[in-house]
Amino acid sequence: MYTIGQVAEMFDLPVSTLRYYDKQRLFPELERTSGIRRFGDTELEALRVIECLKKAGMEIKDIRLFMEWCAEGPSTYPKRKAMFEERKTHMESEIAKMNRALDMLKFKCWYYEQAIQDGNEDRLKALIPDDLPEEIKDTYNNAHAQ
Amino acid sequence: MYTIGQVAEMFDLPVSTLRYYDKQRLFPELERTSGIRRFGDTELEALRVIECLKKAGMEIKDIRLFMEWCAEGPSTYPKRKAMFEERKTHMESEIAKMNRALDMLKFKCWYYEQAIQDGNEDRLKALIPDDLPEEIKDTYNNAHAQ
DNA sequence: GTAATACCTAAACCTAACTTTAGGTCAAGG
DNA sequence: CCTTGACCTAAAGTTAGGTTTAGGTATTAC
Repeated sequence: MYTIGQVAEMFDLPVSTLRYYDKQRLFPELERTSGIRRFGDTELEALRVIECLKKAGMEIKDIRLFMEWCAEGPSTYPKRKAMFEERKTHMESEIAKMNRALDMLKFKCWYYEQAIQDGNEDRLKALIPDDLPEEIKDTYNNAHAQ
Repeated sequence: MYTIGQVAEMFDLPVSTLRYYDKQRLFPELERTSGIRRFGDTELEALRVIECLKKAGMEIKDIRLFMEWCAEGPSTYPKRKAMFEERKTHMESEIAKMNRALDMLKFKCWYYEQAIQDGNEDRLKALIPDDLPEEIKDTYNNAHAQ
């Protein structure tokens, strides 16, 4: 069992954030001894899940819903699974979008490298996609798809 | 040249967002005819860059800085390149984190599939990482790295 | 002529996710 | 004793990134 300060250190989070999560009922089974919060394995695992679901773009109120399902027992396994499946799909499409943005960034790095060498953007602006060197062609096409 | 409404449709953004971006000086070269905004190729490319930089986690005020550099001419090529390089690095690490979160989601999908079949989590809770089936072992390890 | 649209501005409003503040309890150290 | 530090609460404040509102202009459709 850990105190709020220890957990804050372990997860590199401010204490105030942990209190905020608790107030948002993200630790439905959190115990206290004479008013002091006692974090156990359940809460540590909850925190790992919270960090994951936040990264997956979920809001606190929806994470709370999941924590409530966990406290409700086996009857909610299908709901919980469906939620993770839905998040997985969402996340995969987010990662795909990020990779397209990354290709745009890579293209821009190449572009400004050329611009620095040329001293201007004249040649670059005249370049049509077909004329791009092989090294950057795919990156350009990915970045500009849709 | 396009009106604000046409651009809004092209990028699937509310008109109010385009006005907001303009107010934030994200289109430093935007022209107007008798008060009406006229979006040209410069602004369309700016919008593509804005969407990319936003996805890369940049704030409006930093995107504005970049747009100002663009308006300043060739002397700012190195700054612009450095900014894209820095964003590229940042984005790569973000994507890596997202992939770890995705592995956690995949693991949880598997976990609840098992829990549904078993009707409880007893076997799953007793399972130590080494006992995990091959199909999910790597995913588990990635998800729980760090 | 008047009504519906598309445009404009400034300023107020909104939301999520925290963070900060103000005030209080309790245990240990000097 | 008294002060330092870790804990507690409720409530107010903060921030980014928009969105909405209220009021106005100009053009086109009937």
